[in-house]
Amino acid sequence: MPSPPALPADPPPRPASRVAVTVHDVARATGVSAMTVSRVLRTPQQVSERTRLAVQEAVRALGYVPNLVANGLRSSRSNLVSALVPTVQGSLFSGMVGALTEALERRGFQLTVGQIGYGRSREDDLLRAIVGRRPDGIVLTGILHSPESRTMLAASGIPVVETWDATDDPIDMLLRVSHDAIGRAVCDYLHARGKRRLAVLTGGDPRALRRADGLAARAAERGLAGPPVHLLDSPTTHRHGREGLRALLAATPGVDGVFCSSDLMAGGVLTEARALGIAVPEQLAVVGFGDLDFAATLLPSLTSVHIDGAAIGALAADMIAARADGAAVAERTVDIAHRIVPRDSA
Amino acid sequence: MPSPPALPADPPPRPASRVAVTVHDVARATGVSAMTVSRVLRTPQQVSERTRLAVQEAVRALGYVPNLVANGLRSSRSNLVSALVPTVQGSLFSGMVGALTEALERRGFQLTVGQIGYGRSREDDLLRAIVGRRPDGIVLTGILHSPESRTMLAASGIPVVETWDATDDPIDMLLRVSHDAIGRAVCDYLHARGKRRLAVLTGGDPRALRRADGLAARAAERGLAGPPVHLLDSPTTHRHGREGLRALLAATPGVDGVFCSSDLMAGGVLTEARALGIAVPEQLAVVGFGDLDFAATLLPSLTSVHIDGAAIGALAADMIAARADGAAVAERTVDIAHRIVPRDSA
DNA sequence: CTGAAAGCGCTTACAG
DNA sequence: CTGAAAGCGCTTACAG
Repeated sequence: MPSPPALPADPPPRPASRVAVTVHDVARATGVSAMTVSRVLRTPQQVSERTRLAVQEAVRALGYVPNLVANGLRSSRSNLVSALVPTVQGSLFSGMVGALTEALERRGFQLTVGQIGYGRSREDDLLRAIVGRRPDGIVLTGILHSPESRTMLAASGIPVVETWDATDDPIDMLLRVSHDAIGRAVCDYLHARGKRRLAVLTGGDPRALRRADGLAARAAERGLAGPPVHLLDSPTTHRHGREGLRALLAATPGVDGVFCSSDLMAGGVLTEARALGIAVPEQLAVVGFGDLDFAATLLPSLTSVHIDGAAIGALAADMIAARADGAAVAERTVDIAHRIVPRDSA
Repeated sequence: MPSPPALPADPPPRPASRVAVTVHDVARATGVSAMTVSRVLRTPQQVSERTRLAVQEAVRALGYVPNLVANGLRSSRSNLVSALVPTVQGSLFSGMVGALTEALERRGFQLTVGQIGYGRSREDDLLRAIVGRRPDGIVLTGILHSPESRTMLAASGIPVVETWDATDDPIDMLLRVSHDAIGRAVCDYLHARGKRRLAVLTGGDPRALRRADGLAARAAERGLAGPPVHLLDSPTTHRHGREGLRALLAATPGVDGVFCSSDLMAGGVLTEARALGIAVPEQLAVVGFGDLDFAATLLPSLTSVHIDGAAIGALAADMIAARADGAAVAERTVDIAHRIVPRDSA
């Protein structure tokens, strides 16, 4: 089946990587000083039209692209913001990343996205590499684990926004999501629909575990049996949902409501329920997390917990931009609401 | 339903962002020169143990994090690689990004991921921002449209790897994927299974359209009716699949095989077929693209086109690392194979 | 409106 | 094994 066309003849060798063009090259070509070139690029209204046009022409002719590294070193603003997410896979955070990218771009910042993974091993190294580039802001997804990382960030003086989690001791700014409250709300939601034998299928990331704990705590308050919690690897997939449901029912027959730590996994649970001939939601209610795009169009459609990632991204951009402009941020902790979107699966 | 706990009292104000610690601060604290501090950090074996320990202690005590911006300006290596993808959403490229991240990290490079969007408007600006930071390499997903961008990249002297597409005129290095060949292969695959009335549901990105063209060209060679091509927005979702199938069947009843431009959309087609009582694959064969994780566990499982994104990422990292070390890359164009993974849906 | 000088924080290249 | 000087490519701050 793999039949890519034959390799074409290699193109002619590429010219040896020439030394990049600098302000001085442009200045020399135009007969002005480097400063004037810099002004044409940054504050063109301060330069006479004649000079401006000549410089612009030389910039074009030489293909000059200003070195932002040098710029960032001299002026102490990098126009760079770094975001750290557990993983770009799974798209739970893509709404946030998209909104952040757009809001920052409008303000002249560039966003770089780093993947921190669900383990903690790379955290310190990655953070050192990021802090070393002196970004104008750092957006973290979740709370950092290592004290070293927290100290390094605090000492760097770089504005930091922690998101998607709750903590009593934020490094700097916080967009607060209470996973405990979400777990409790899901318990109440399922209880209100007559479900009494709840269970949790969850990946191992700390936020998902906190949701599981919240649900369990609330179940205990309501006098329900301690819900079984099935732990799976992160990031969770459709396969986890299928296998997880089978394992769950084998271990605990009679479960009538399950809270999944991702929509993808919840989709797998729906598929497995269909394969096993289990009626959803009558015999088994299913709740997902993330309210991703496909939740609404699955069959049955998936009840899921929605968190406004786009709002998180936009708020984080506001906070960082304000700080970069030297302004204070009045509300350094902002609560982000969640809501359960009721659909056919629960 | 939205009931986040009450706001906690704001934490004590953060210390005014102190000026960052530099080599000179460490040098002063230790009573050595800045050069010696630099050596302790980069080539510790060149420094006496006594000095080394003292400097390391000061580094720790002061929380010194070397400024990589200054480093990158002086030494002409940034240890930074930039990748551009249409979008991180949809996870088609997450295998590539993951492998790229890992392979580069092992070699001491940091990866930044930029989203170029499926439109072309941001391309030039984004590329200028990237080239301006003088990365040691740039990985592009797909072929750039604008001549300005291509000229700027070529003039920059930065190693460039174009991926996920085919072109006769690569900017520099190329990991070649032939979407035309994929479209043709899918046509042959469906034809071999007795399907004669084919159709395409596709997003508008250029590579997906090239696959549609390839399928159409092959269908014409085989004397099949010109397959209807239904065009949808990119990135395509589960919803697109459901709505697209309905529209397709309304416009062209009797279609017996459909090639979708993404697995997510193909999943939607499977769902809609179930809702409409259409037997898959007997009445309608469905082929996806990407062979994402969930393709194997859908019900019926999804036949899909697999491209080894992890191999693309690893190869791109090899090529860029070689160039950064001043080595030549012998094979500047490498073909990336595709294969159709046969499952129950077709 | 324009420019000469200095410096951002490092490391290269040289000298000892 | 260690350091003084110079410079990477810009822009700030000053002067005219």
